Amino acid sequence: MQNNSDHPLPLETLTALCKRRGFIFQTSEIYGGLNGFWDYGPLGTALKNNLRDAWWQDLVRTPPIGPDGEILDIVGLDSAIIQNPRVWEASGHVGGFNDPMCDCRESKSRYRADHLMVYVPADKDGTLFACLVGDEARAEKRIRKEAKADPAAYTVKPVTEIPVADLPRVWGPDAAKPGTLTEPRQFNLMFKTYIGAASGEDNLAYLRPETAQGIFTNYKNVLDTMRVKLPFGIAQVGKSFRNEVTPRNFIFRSREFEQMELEWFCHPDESQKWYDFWTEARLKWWESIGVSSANLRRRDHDPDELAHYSTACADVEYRYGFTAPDFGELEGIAHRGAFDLTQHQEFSGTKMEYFDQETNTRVLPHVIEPSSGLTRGVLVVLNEAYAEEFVPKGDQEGGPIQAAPGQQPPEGYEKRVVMRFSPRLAPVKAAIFPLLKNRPEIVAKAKELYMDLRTTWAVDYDQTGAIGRRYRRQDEIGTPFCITVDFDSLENNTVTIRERDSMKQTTLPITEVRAWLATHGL
RNA sequence: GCGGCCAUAGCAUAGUGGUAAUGCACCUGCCUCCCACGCAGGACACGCGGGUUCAAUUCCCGCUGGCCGCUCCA
Repeated sequence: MQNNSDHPLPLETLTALCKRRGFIFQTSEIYGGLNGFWDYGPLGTALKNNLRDAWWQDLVRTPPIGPDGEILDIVGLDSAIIQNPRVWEASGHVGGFNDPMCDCRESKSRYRADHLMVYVPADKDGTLFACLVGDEARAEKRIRKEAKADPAAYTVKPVTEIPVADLPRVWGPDAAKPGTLTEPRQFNLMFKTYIGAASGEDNLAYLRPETAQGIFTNYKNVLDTMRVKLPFGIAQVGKSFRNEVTPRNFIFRSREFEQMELEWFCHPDESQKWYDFWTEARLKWWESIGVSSANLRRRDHDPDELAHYSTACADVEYRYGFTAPDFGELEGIAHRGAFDLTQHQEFSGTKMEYFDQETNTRVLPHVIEPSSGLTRGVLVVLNEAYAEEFVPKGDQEGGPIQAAPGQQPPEGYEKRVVMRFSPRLAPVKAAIFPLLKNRPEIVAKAKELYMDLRTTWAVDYDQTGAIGRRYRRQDEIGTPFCITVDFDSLENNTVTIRERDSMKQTTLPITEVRAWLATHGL
């Protein structure tokens, strides 16, 4: 593959193609856009839907066989984006993740306000000295040196209790002079909204920051209605919203994104087994849809980077063009233990225990959560598919030669841009061309084939321009097959199928086109 | 949220204090028996708002958006 550590694909190349060919646009572009939000065009929508459907097919309808050869039971769900705000109190999203932060204009450091203590002098005009919790010695040393005063004469308060008017007199921990700290700011990562016509704290609600909680809150409903037995899974695909501080890197970190999440409920004694199983299975799945293993890896989280809810977590990482030679997150497989069910049991008062009728025991299931970004997946699939090649010009013999992005072709060759989507994910599965548009019989026959194939597959019809130009257009949107109706079609009822990657052509009877496509991944 | 750089057609670029050019792509017609490069024609742009000026796409300020670095990323 060319999208490797030696030749990472520049993001601008990909975003330009996405815009040029109708995959992804900046949202509300005619109004100047909006940072962190993206719109999916006709082809991007098709690609995203195909990826979503592949996930659903492979996880809900035909999940992998379990570690002991058993058939897994996974059901689907689609919960509301706006839920009772208590859900987010229970999940920990309201309380724990909106720490006020303070910036230092001079040192460019950022501090959690609750970690920043301030020494306040008795003197109303004196300098206030700030320090990090645990680093008081440094502040006291500075007080003796700069203010020539006894630190014991100062009162110590968190920065959040310092009046804004006094901030100019506060000397930051890493600054060379006072007055460089900004006012503590809330970084609330959940979008707020208000239910009903009147807005006020009483009807405050949040846009969900993850789809997972909708699964936990419906866990009892599923248990009571679906005759599922432990272990089992609930899967959901949907939009989530996070007010990211810095949306960056195209659709990689956006404020509105789409998740594909599975919550796997299992007996606590078996949770490690299932954690290992799902971590393996998910890595394999990304390979199965055409992501090269060289650009994928598993990374286990260090204990100190684990989120509040998880006891273990592994990421499936991909080598994006903008992270290369490093990797970035694509999917996280978290061992959430009993955290969520415990929280919701406590906050809602609803019993979340599972009653095992075979052993007559009650248990609070543990949860393994493979959570992947659908929109990140789209970025991975785009990045992985993009290729530039050198193709011999004119009548010269030879197939395409792999090239690096941006490289100029040698004499006698021209550049070809091709998106090598797997047929399963390709937005357009096949394009049907009449060889010439000024021959009504050929055009009629091509249209007839198009009308037939479109009842089964997403296919294009194109009669504009030279045939070579039409091939290249389809190459750039990743259509795996082009089917051309020519003069032989009129004589022998045959067509020519041209394959995107090899550019090779096969002639076969029209009656066999469907079977041919079916054996080539469609 | 901070700092630096940047913003011209669908994409990539050029250029100017007196409203703009090129390549590719796109549309129409003709030509054409399989890989973008046959002919003729055509449509499409100076991110938004203020200021300076007789006149601003150009200079200044603000905003929005983009890239890079820092920060953040439950």
